Amino acid sequence: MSLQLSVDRSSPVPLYFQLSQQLEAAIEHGTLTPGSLLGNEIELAGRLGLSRPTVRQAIQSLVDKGLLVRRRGVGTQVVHSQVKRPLELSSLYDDLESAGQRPATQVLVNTVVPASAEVAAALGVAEGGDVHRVERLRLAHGEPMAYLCNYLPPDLLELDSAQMEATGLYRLMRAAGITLHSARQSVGARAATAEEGERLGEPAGAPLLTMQRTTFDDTGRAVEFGTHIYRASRYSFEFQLLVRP
Amino acid sequence: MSLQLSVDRSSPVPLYFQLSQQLEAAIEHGTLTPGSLLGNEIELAGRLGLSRPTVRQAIQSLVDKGLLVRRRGVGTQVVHSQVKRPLELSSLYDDLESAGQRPATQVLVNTVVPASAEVAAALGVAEGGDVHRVERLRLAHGEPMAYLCNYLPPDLLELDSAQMEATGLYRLMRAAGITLHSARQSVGARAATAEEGERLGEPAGAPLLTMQRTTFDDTGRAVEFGTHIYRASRYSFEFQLLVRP
DNA sequence: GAAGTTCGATTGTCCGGACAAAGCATTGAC
DNA sequence: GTCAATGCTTTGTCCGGACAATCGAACTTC
Repeated sequence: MSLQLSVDRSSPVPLYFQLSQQLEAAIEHGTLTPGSLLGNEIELAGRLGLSRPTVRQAIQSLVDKGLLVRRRGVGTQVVHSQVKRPLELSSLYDDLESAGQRPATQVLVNTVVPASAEVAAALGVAEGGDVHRVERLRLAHGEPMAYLCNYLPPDLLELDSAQMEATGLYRLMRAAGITLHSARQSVGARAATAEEGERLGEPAGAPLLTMQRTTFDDTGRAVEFGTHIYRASRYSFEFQLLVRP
Repeated sequence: MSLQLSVDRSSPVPLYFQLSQQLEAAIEHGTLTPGSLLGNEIELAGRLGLSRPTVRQAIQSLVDKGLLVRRRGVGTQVVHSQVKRPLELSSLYDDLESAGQRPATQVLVNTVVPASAEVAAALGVAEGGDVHRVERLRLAHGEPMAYLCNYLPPDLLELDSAQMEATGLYRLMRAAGITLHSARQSVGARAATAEEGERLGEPAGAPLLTMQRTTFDDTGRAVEFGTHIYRASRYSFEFQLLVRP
């Protein structure tokens, strides 16, 4: 095991983070092969000139990510799995872009409306209070993929239609300093109405994939509530669920 | 803040875990109201007769769950959100049961077959090697809800048809000492074929919700691969996605 | 040869302390 | 009145050490 590890104490990056990144890179790169032992924590700490708690913190973050497994009396092993990287909270725009499809967006509606009871409950604002309402059509290769209707609380974000045609909503939020934390989603299916079909280029009665989502930032605030409709013939969700012990 | 906290040092339950459970219960119960400060870690540790690292470990676990937020120079606050509890890896059987529906299962097929290329790739076994194949019909109130087809690696579990009619697959796995860690899912929709419709009590062409899932345990092993078909008129997925920073 | 026992290795838990970094409020200067 | 400097509070990072719990293998015993 000739793994090259080193930390830079003059860097402002925390030591445990430097270490966890190097370990993760080694796993990703194949230098640390699945099933291989990592060497015990004490020795590893001594070799790097770190304390055991620091090494443990680095390892723990990778255990949480599912890249490592610790077993008492045995050691810490690299997981042998096909699991690559746990997906982020998926943005349809980014998904399409990285899949080589050329995503485009038409902003159909971008206005401020009074919150309905459902929207108010989801966003945690007063019923009848102002909320942004955005309706978008998402296209790939010029073909309609999905119809997206979103509500956002006021005073959160400048919603510029031009920006929304150039990128996805999540990226705009992150750029505005909002750190997304989690999303509650409900996914179902139903047959398209005539109106929906026309909008998406499907016949009436065609199967549609529906999603309702409320997204929360790291302070627990709801930052977005949306109802999305996807052409089932063109799209399916891929995501990874983690078990919280 | 008259929060009652105490730890039992004679208990085998780790101290940090005792504390995090009490804090979680207080949040759940409303004793700790959203937005309220938790009191600084040093003082909290002193009051409980614990060290600061132990208190931090307890708090950190709740931060990871999204129940608390820490801010330097400010303190640790209870998140003010409608986020309830992060869902576990959902088991359809348990979901139905806790929703008051009376779930039932018919085991249609329970046999060992050679692994197809797709199954072999998903489970990480040799193509043509033995795998369990289980087909089930899941009912609620006597009505068909879903058709479930699952593949499991050999030597993992005793697959008893009677047990599978009495409970869900995940519960059987956990009972066999398997700790589930994560699942990779793909959810889509399509129109029912005549055969599928008949099996589920829907007309041909009715919208169906489809799911493909590979489940991994904490060692990274794939422990299950399944293709499920749900009646969209009767069921939709609810789940929570977490962002991994 | 099989079963139980002991023992070393390794992670799990916990302690007490130290200094740095960031927020916030107050104070001070202009 | 506005802005910058200062100081206090709190979390973030890191250290070194101690003992317990668990696993696996070697060993002993029957």
